[in-house]
Amino acid sequence: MMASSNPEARTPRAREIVAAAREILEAEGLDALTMRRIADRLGIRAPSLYKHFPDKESLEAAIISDAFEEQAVAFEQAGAGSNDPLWDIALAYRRFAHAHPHLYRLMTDRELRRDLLLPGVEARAGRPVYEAAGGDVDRARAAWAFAHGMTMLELTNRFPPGADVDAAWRQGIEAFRPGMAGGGGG
Amino acid sequence: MMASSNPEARTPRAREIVAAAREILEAEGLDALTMRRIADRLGIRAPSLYKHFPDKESLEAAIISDAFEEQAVAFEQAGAGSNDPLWDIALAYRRFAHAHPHLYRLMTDRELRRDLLLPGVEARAGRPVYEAAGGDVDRARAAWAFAHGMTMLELTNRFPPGADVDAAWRQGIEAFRPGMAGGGGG
DNA sequence: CTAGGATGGCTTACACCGTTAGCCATACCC
DNA sequence: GGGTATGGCTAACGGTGTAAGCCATCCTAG
Repeated sequence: MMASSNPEARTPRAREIVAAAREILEAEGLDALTMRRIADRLGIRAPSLYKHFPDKESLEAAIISDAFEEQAVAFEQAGAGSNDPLWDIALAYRRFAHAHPHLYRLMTDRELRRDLLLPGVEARAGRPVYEAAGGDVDRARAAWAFAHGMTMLELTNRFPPGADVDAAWRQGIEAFRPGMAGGGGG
Repeated sequence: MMASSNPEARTPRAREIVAAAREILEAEGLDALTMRRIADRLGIRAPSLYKHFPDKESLEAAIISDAFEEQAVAFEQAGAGSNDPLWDIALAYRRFAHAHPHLYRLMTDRELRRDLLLPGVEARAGRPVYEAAGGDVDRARAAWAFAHGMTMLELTNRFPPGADVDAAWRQGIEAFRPGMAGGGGG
């Protein structure tokens, strides 16, 4: 059936493959995510996977698509009914990345193949951020970039050993609060 | 001689190898940066490279070390004598990444092997940012994270087609100006 | 009830990857 | 002149994603 990006439309077997792949990814990282290892976990041989996904990239895209949905849910929950949505969504963003570091890397490392994703899933994960930024797209994008940068620097171990990463997060979130700093500039 | 991280201490041949590797990287991207391709460009065979570098990671580290130095120079020049150092360094940061997108990816994708770098080179590239942030480490780190996040989102094509990326940069830089937004937070 | 097509396995194989082992020519130095 | 580094080489290993082609099972249509 050549599993689609829509998880509802996936063959049961395709679902099992995605699950196996994700388990390997989360437990052992990107390097361990090979077609042979995935097949092993299911008791089959690597070439058989190609009966379900056209290539590795599509399989990864299925994982990524699911992850975007999970992010969307987490951000929506974090923002709903919060009296400090920017803060709570940022916290949820950070938490997601730390709970699934390898998954986060998979989602953000490469160029995004939107054509392989469930349509709209990327936008859905972004909307809460947009709203928390007071409806200002540019501010929302800047805040998003801050959160992403912060996360990547954490995950790639870029801060010096004693660095107060929490304080940097606080600074950034404060800086992007609606009502601060206008548009201007050079 | 097993080329060191210090470019001064590199064998002439090691310098040629680093140069060849960097040319391939910048011209064709990370996937093209293979030991066989590097060797090809020098008219030798891949295993011969191991007479000069213990492994591929060390060769990459040499490229990364050089890149940090170039960044440091660029940031120092951008900050020196500027009456808006934060802005000018951010601009230099963005320019460097856009001038060398594959190099930038190589520098930031993986965990940093500091032990393979020329000592101090990383700190040197960071200092101008720290100073431009008014000497506040947390603010400097937040601003750095913003710049890095912004850059990665640009390079991985994450913004929607019509997005005003310049405006997002402006917003972020404004947000991190010294004298705005205090430490506080939850 | 049987023919046919889809489904989902399999083996074999290819080109590429980083890397090791071991051989050998040149060049320099005591 | 002998010994030692230097810097090439070939052959090979185990890993990668993936293509080609074979075959058993099963569902469905006639």
